[in-house]
Amino acid sequence: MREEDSNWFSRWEEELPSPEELMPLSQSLITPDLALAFDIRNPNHAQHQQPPPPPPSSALQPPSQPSLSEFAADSGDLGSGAAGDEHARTLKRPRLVWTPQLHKRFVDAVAHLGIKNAVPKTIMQLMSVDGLTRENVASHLQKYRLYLKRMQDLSGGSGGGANGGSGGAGLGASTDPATDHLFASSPVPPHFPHPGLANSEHFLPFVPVPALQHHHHHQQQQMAAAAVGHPHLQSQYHRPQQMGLYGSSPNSQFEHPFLGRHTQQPMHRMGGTPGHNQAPSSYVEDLESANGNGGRKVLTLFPTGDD
DNA sequence: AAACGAATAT
DNA sequence: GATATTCGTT
Repeated sequence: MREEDSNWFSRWEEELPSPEELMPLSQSLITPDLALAFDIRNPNHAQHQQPPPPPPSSALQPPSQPSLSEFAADSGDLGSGAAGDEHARTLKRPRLVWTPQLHKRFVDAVAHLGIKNAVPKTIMQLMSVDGLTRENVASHLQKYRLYLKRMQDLSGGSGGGANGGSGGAGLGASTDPATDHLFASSPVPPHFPHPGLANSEHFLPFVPVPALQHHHHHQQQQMAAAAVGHPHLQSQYHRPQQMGLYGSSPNSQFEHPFLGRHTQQPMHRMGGTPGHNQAPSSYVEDLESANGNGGRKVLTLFPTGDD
């Protein structure tokens, strides 16, 4: 029961990248204004995401959440000289780029929450990515649902050989809920705030990539990493609750097809940047290498019929 | 009023 | 095509 909690927590500390790692050479690329801009959130309401101090367990302390601004690929000036500081709240954030890592976070959250609770707000909280907004998640969730739906239709539909081996995305979309092994590779916060529960214990420093890329060519990124990407894990963290027999479990609802692996090609061309990307190297991550070789091909995720 | 979700716009 | 934003509903 609470065992897992301790486990995932422990593991987490391990995989927590050092602040230095999280803060590569990008910070200097961003203007202070920008950073501030990212930090701001809805003027309407404050949904503080800043995780409170961790329990007095030990001297361990998760690094603060890096804001959505690790990588500023921007070349010009976002805030433009005009920036002041007051504009901060009126500034628009750049389009969020859902990197495989970020997406993983997302999928993990959804998988662990179960369809039932997998709503933008909850997901957002679970992900605990500073700067991530509910809208961001909602938008992504919409797409993700379509993706799931599509897959579901294909697998369940009598359409014949739907999937086939489209690339590496060998989906095993089984219509059978029995297959619902809901375990993602990522530990998820144990309990979840039921509406009314004042809680706030979810820390998880993640480093998304703020799309600092504005006008001008944009690279497209495909929704890749999907649900559980591993056939077998050392599932240390097993699902706390096994779907019951009546399905009245709080979470864990059948869902999420299993996707396959995918690769994401490097995006930023850090010209001459020695050092590698931040690589928390947690457990299973299909990261790409920072190398720039064309060895990898991007799998078009959703098999849209044909490739 | 706040949040979800689908539709629509960039 | 990927995200953002709008809009109707709960």
